[in-house]
Amino acid sequence: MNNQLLADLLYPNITKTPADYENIYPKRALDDNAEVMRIAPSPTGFIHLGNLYGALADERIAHQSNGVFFLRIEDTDNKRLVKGAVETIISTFDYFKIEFDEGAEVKNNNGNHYGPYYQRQRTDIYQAYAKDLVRKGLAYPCFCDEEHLKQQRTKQQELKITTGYYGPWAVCRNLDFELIKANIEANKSFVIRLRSNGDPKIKHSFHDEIKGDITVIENDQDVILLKADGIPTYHFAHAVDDHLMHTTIVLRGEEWLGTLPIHLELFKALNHPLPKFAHTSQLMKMDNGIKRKLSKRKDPELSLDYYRQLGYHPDAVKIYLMTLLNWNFEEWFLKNPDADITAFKFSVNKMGQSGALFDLDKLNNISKTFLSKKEPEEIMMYLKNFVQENDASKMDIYFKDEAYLLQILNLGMGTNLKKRRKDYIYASQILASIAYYFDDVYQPSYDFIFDKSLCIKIIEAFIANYDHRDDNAQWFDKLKAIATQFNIAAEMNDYKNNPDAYIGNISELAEVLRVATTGYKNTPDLWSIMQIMQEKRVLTRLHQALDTLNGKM
RNA sequence: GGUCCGUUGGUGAAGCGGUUAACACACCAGAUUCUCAAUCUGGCAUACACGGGUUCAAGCCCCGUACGGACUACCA
Repeated sequence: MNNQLLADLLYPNITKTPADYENIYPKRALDDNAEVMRIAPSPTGFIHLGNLYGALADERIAHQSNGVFFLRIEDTDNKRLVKGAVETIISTFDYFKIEFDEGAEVKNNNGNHYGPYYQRQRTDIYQAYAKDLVRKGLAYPCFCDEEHLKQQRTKQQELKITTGYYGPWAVCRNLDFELIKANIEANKSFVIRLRSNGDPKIKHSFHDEIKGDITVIENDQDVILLKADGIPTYHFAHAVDDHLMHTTIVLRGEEWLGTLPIHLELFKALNHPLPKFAHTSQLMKMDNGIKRKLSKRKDPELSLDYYRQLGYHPDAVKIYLMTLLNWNFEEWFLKNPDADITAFKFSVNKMGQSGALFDLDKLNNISKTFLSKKEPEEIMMYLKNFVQENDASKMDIYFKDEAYLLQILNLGMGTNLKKRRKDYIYASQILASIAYYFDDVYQPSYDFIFDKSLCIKIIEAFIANYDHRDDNAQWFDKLKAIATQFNIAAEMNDYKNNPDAYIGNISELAEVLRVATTGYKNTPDLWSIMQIMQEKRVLTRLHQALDTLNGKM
């Protein structure tokens, strides 16, 4: 069989050769230890935590080595293409401030020299490589239709042998040239398959940057390189693109470990030097005591939109992801609480080998600490962006008086305290926690500790004695006086020593006033809240509570 | 079914042959002359999946078992 003839028959219009492409995409001018990383999502419309997890690792490794980080869109499966998915990908990475040096839709002053970065636009390139493989006898056209393949698979399953297209099952492996020619002329649809010469009984040791030394068997599957529509499969596109784009470390999910033998054989067949491989562990979650992979359908927290909608700060999410990504990050961050995460020396070999369990509590804790370090002005801007993006109609409620908001945030964050408070987790939670300051969104649900009549008496006594000019001490003295009046312990120690002598304690009395003013049992310092609210609003609130207690509302 | 990967406390996770197995989160208790989800102090846990083996010595090496996961598509 004349392979050159076959190659020309299959792809008469492809004139460029791999050598041409080698010239078009020369080796990158980078330092020796610079790493070229890439993230290659397929535009299915769903971008998840795992994508960010990988992207963050890619970005750190590339940039801390003065390398390159690029975005490639793997749109080879036209059945799964979703409109607008690419925009979602870009905007999500943008929100989390993951910066690409080049790639799809990336603005780059130096030019995107290794594009196009959409695989559909690279069809000629793949076909040129496939043609070359055919010419070398390393690939061949296959005319088996899906029905035949399906039957074959069923048969293999019945025989309990490995399924697939290999060895004696690869019926198109040695077709007669004349037959192929006739088929082509009859417009029969075909795919291009690799002519594998591996033996799965042979095992090799392979070094994965994350997993360490692993065992891989040789591939013997005549995998499809180009599908009937001329578009490559993931495997072939990967072996061509990551070579031409000069990726130095292929970092991807561990679900690719199983197909690594195919990729290894492909790189060899194409005569492409092997990049390093790093297979990341899966993000897991605890579900009814079982550790399982996060699933798109069951776990809303897998979607990055979830964090965006609640208003988690992108940097906080990234810090959390870093703790999952590199086990020594957390300790470093504890020692360098104010350093930018880019100052951390990221290492691939310090990535976890087993599935990291996603822990929302920990994310929240990290988020609290992170936000507590911000200045109230920054928090305000952050809230502003959030409200603008998610609930623009409320802009006026929260931001019409920024000085007022700033006072609220100062108190809420405890900026005047020796140690700041860590109550704020994400934007929507902050807004909910300060809603009581704003009449338009204030919706109290009172839950008083004392019975109705006592609460009324306490609130009335407080109003009767209220003087907005009182300082904290004077204010508190008045509370004590009211307490004494109703046989409530004014001193906590007295109460503790003899609880039966009183009907309650000063803390409980304060709670009544706190609930009456804010609708909450837990708030920052009450006196300060009243100072911020101003006299008129305080009295309005107290009367509102009285009305409710008296059944007038 | 086959191939590969994994298994340290409630959770993340260090330790990679040699004292009481770090650290963090969560949790619990006490403290805090107003609460608290904040802060301080203290504590907690039947943690090295199981069974063999190698060794003076094993979470760490070897073998097997169990369990979990991934792959096994003209999907990525």
